[in-house]
Amino acid sequence: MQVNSERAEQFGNGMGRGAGEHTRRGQIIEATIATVAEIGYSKTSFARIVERAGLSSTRLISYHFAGKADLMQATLSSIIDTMDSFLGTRTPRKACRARLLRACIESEIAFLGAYPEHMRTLVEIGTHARGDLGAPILGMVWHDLRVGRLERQLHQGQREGVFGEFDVAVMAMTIRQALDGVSLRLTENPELDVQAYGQELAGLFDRATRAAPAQTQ
Amino acid sequence: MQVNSERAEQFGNGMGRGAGEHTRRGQIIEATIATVAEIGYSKTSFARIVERAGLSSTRLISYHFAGKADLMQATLSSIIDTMDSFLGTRTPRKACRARLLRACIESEIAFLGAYPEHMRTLVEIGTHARGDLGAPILGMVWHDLRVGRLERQLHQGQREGVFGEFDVAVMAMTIRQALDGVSLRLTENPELDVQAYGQELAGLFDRATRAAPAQTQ
Amino acid sequence: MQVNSERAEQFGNGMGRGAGEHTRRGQIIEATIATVAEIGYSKTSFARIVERAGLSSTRLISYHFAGKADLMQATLSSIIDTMDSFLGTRTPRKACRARLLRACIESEIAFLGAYPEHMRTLVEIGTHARGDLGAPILGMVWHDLRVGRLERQLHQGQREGVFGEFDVAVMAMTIRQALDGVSLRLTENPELDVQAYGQELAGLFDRATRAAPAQTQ
Amino acid sequence: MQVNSERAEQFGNGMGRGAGEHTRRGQIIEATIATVAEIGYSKTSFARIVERAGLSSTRLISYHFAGKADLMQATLSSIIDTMDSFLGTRTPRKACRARLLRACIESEIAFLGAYPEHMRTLVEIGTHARGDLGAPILGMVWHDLRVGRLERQLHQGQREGVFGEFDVAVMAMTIRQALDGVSLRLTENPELDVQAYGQELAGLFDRATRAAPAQTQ
DNA sequence: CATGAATGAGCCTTCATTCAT
DNA sequence: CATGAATGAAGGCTCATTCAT
Repeated sequence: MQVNSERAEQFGNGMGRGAGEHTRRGQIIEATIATVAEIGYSKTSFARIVERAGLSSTRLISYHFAGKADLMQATLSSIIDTMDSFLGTRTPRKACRARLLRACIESEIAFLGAYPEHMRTLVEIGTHARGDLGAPILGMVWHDLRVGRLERQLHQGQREGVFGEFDVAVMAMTIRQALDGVSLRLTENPELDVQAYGQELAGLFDRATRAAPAQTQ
Repeated sequence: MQVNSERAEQFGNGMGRGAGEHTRRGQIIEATIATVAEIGYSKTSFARIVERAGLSSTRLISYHFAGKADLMQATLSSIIDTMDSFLGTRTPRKACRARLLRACIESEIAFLGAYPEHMRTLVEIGTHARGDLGAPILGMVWHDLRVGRLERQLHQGQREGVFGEFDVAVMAMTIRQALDGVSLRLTENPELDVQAYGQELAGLFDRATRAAPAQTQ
Repeated sequence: MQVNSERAEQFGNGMGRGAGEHTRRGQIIEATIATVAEIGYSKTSFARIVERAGLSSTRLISYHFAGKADLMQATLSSIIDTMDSFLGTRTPRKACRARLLRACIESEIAFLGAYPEHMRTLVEIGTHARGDLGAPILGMVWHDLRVGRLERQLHQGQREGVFGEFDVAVMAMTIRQALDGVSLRLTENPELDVQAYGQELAGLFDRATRAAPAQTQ
Repeated sequence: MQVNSERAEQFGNGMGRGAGEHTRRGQIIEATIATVAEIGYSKTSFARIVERAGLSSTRLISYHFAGKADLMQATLSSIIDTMDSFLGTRTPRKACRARLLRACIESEIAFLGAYPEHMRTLVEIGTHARGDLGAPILGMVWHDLRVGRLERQLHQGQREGVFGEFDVAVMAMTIRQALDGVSLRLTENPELDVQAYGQELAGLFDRATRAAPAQTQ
């Protein structure tokens, strides 16, 4: 094989393919997710990944991936695939807009509960590798991937009048950061009740987005 | 000299001493802040710092600091000192509690505007070096340093009835993350109007903390 | 197949077979010539050759050739075949000896003009791979292949009295190096007028080989 | 120290400093010369050099030199320094121009006899590293360094009428290649009588540069 | 005739640190 | 207070080659 990247873009995404299957690639990606989640991006080396995956040598990684950047890209793609198919199942049938934000937050929290390592790794890679990898993942830009959806949703809600006045970009970023914060908290304390945390967050942003009758300024 | 962390803990804080003075230590710490802010924690090495500071060899760093961890600790301390003295000037004279949150957010945003590198480095080190450094900084725990104050303030406000019902820990973490998010945004776009961003955030959390009359659930 | 050098020695030469045919072997050899000509012997790897030839994996090379040495041997053979058949066409019908040297130089220059890559690769491989490959190519020794003919021709000329007194080995080596020098120059400057260069060289060695009436010493 | 290059340019040339002194740098450069001369540029690695020099680890090289390219540059510079000072001693006191070419050839041959490894390494590095290192060595361009002097000398001779008509560039390149050829020959056969070879070459180019009365064409 | 998968050895480089003065 | 010199460990990557189908 000797390298991939093209191959990854050709078949790797859009469908479920990625880390899930029992390919070598998949095995390596899974080990990468676990490793990054545990020791962080910068301490993650081929050697550490190989250890965890029980492979013979680091050469196996550079055989299947064009390099570290390529491995991380593929890992990112795999995580996003997993996340998309997870969220796809739970997306509510066009509920009233007002509840959509709550649903959005809660489903992402649910993903976090189900795949805490994926979430942590997603943030780790995204945080560190930007600039090296450049922004584009799957043709989408990192920032757009993370806050773009939220922004569009909020904007739509404002136009429909279910939300009050606020800066969409700021609100979206704040939600994004809040969600990432849960991942951080969960790492510190694996016993954390993410369910409850999610509902609390939902309430918080429910109030923050609602049109306030009066405002102390 | 063969200084190390002891010395840092002995004299380094409480007073203004740190990066500010024209000591070698201060010079190194300043270069560290600038370097971490620019290229991130994990790419920051003694070599890079030495380059920026125009020092002769990395030996100078290991002479003044016990090691990388010690350097980062000292840098963190220096940043926090700077931050404390900056915020100390702007802390309002016991205004009514309701406005305190807004003041708190806006003053931190003001610091971010004045010292964007410090803020970015603070987050970078805190994010990456935990575990290596362990939590304690200046005898205080990292988490407590960053969200503890907020928690206490929110709790007090709730008891005084100026805030509604919400989970203090969640709210504090959300505010913390929102604030860090500004730093991230500012890094991506140095033209960002942090002032406006701060006011938007203040409004957002004003609404989120207020006692809501009814709630769509 | 598991072909190797035996096969190459069996069929590879004497007949036109080599890189010219539309075999896999030929395709690989052509790519090798182009690659070596462009990036030099030492930077040429199976990977680079495969890239240029558009093959699926390096396995194809090690399938058709016993190893790197074998590939280079075969490439050398192919180049020499091409060269021989090219020169065969242009060799003058036993002209007077005096003009033979000039003809020899000019025809080799003509080959260089027609196949610059072949020439460059010939020199590259010959220069770098000696020792690895050992001297023998096609049963002939590298040195003999390159300067032997010249030596024999010069020697013959001396016996016939058309040349003056000089050390045949030195003169032959000098001509050889001069010819290789054209290849070098051509690489640096593809616009070079090799025709003119060749005539200049012919004149130069005409004078150098002629019996000098008097000599300033 | 941690890197050099600047340092090398500052002190390294112009004076005798280089490989000669008993510095670590000098020791490494000497080992590099010997290694390249023996196994060729492309097989020369830090490991091989370290072996020969009896150093503790390859780290010593990357401590004293910025990288492989830098090491090779410094080695080149050192060789050229040695060569310059050697030739400086033997350059004749403005003899008649006609003998200058002979003197030039013979003195370079003498250098080759005295420092065969230096010569071989000079050519090896020059041949392989061009493009990587770029042309400039000591502010001079590789090509100019090697054939420029010859060209200027030949040109001057022509103007003074001691030489006949010929293309200066072609003649200079041919001499250069002839000289390099001696190095090649010497490598193959260390017993070679370079003195005699040199005189033969001198005679050869004496005839080639002299104004020929008539020319068989 | 061809291919995918795997592999051990080697490369140069960077890292934080220690030994002496 | 400072510096030059040295160093072992580890990093990512490329190389030619072999195994099995």
